[in-house]
Amino acid sequence: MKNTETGPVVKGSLATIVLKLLEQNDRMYGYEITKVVREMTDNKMAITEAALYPALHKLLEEGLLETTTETVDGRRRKYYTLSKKGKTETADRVNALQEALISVQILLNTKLSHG
Amino acid sequence: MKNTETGPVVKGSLATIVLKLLEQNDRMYGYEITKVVREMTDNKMAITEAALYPALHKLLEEGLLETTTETVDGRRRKYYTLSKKGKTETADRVNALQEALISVQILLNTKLSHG
DNA sequence: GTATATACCCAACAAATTTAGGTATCCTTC
DNA sequence: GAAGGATACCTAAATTTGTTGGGTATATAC
Repeated sequence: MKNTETGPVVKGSLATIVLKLLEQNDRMYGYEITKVVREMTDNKMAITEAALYPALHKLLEEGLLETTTETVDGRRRKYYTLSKKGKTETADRVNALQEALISVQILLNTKLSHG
Repeated sequence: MKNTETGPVVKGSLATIVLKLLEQNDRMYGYEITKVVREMTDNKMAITEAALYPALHKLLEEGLLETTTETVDGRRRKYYTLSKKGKTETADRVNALQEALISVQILLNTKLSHG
């Protein structure tokens, strides 16, 4: 994860964010993820492809994701979906990250409201 | 930063948190910082000394902190305070981190519309 | 025919943190 | 007075994670 203006911040949350996006969208491919993240955060945050693809491969290796490849408009797309194991892992990791974010907010003496 | 139960999360925020604590407490020493963080987060997050001391030394090198050493009860304490430069930097870094946290929150909470 | 967007990827490097120690003092308990 | 815990500083090696800086290929618009 990279703040497009101020450089790298909040590392270690990329994999969890990817899992969460896949939980909500069921089926996504890498390039799509990078676009969605930029759109959702109003271009404030970006997942670079060089960070994303190795992360996806690692999640695949860990058995949290499954893939199917398709060709659309002559271009190859590798779709990712959550495996059964991936679904439970996602819940755990999202909870852990949210708790961590709350702790950081406490330390910064900040209120952040969303959702 | 380390979540004491679920492992490492939210990396890259340690230095900013230290700066913020020094902004609010004016004068702190390393060991004290590790205790305060555990207390403030109800033992959910911990800054390990092995992460903290190098981080403090780096902030010192960058000119954001100043030190004074004291001996209390026969033990040496190295107190840190924000330099002038450190005060402005703190404001900037805290803002950047808060924006990043908001982005992460959005990514963890928001649902996408299909289009 | 050049630029931009789409779509995948890797290797070399850097940064931040963990793991796993070390040193020393003070205080309490056996 | 030995042992263990808390206080208080620290470092080195390894790992994780992500950046920088590329590469390949197809499609579309100008």
